[in-house]
Amino acid sequence: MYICIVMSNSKLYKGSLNTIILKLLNENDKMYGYEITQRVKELTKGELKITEGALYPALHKLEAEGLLDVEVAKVDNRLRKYYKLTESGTKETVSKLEELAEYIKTMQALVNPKLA
Amino acid sequence: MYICIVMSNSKLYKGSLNTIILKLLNENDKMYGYEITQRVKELTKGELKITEGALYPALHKLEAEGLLDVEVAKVDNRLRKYYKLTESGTKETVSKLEELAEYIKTMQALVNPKLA
DNA sequence: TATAATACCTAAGTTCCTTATACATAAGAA
DNA sequence: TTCTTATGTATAAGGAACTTAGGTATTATA
Repeated sequence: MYICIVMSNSKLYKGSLNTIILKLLNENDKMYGYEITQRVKELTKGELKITEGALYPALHKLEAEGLLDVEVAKVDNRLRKYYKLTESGTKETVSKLEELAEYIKTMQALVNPKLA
Repeated sequence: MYICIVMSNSKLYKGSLNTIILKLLNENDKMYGYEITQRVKELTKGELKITEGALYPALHKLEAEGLLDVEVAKVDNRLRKYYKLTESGTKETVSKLEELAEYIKTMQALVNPKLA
C-alpha cells in the first residue's frame, strides 16, 4: 500500500501566467485553451497546473488588449478557440521574458548573494 | 541635460515578499522593518523597493503565525522592532527557499525548454 | 450507464500587493 | 528658523491575479 502526498499545486507567482501563455504562443503559432493547460502540465511534469478559472479570463484579457487574435474552429463537433500572437503580442512576449529574467536575477541576488 | 526614465519599481511577484524577509532574517539574526527595506534596496541595487504598506502587515502576519519573535528597542529616542526567526520560522525559511528554487526551475522549463 | 476526457465559461472569494495617509523624532538645508 | 529629508512605525482603501466552485456540452471509456 502506497500513500502519496503531493505538494499542493505549487502556487503560481503573480504575473507568471501571462508570461507562460505568451511564451507558449510564441513557440507554437496557435493554441487553444485546453491545449495550453495540457502543454504546461507536460512541460513541467505535472508540477504546474493551470486552472481554467485563471486561464480563460487571462486569454480574454490578452485578447482585449490586442495581444492575441482568436479564431474559432469546430473539431469533432466540439468548439475550439485558437489564439495566436498579434504583432504587439510578440513585442510584449519579449518584454515579459526580459522581466522574468530580471526577476530571477534579482531574487538570486537576494537569496544567494554569494553567486551574484 | 539628462532625462532619466526609470523602469517602474519592478513588481514583486506574488509570494516573494515572505521568502525575502525570512531569508534576510536567516542571515542576519535580527533585523527591524526599516532596515529590511534598506537592505533589499542595497542588495538589488535599487531595483526592488519594499514598500511599508507591504512590509509591516507581512511582518505582523509572520509573527502571528509564530514564525517570528519581536523585541522592541529604543534607539535615539526612536522606536525599533527587531524581528528574529523562531524555530519554526527557520524551518519555514528552508521550505520557502526550496519552493522558490522549484519555481525558478519550473519557469525555466517553460520559458527555456532547451536548457532543461 | 456512469465516469473521465475534451472544451468552453463565469462568479465569488482570497491573497498579496500598491497607493495613500498618518504619527513621531532627528538631522540637514534654506 | 523653518522646511525638507531621513529614520521609524502603522493602517486603510483599492486593485490585480489568483483559487475554488460551480455551470454547459460532446465524445470516449470502463
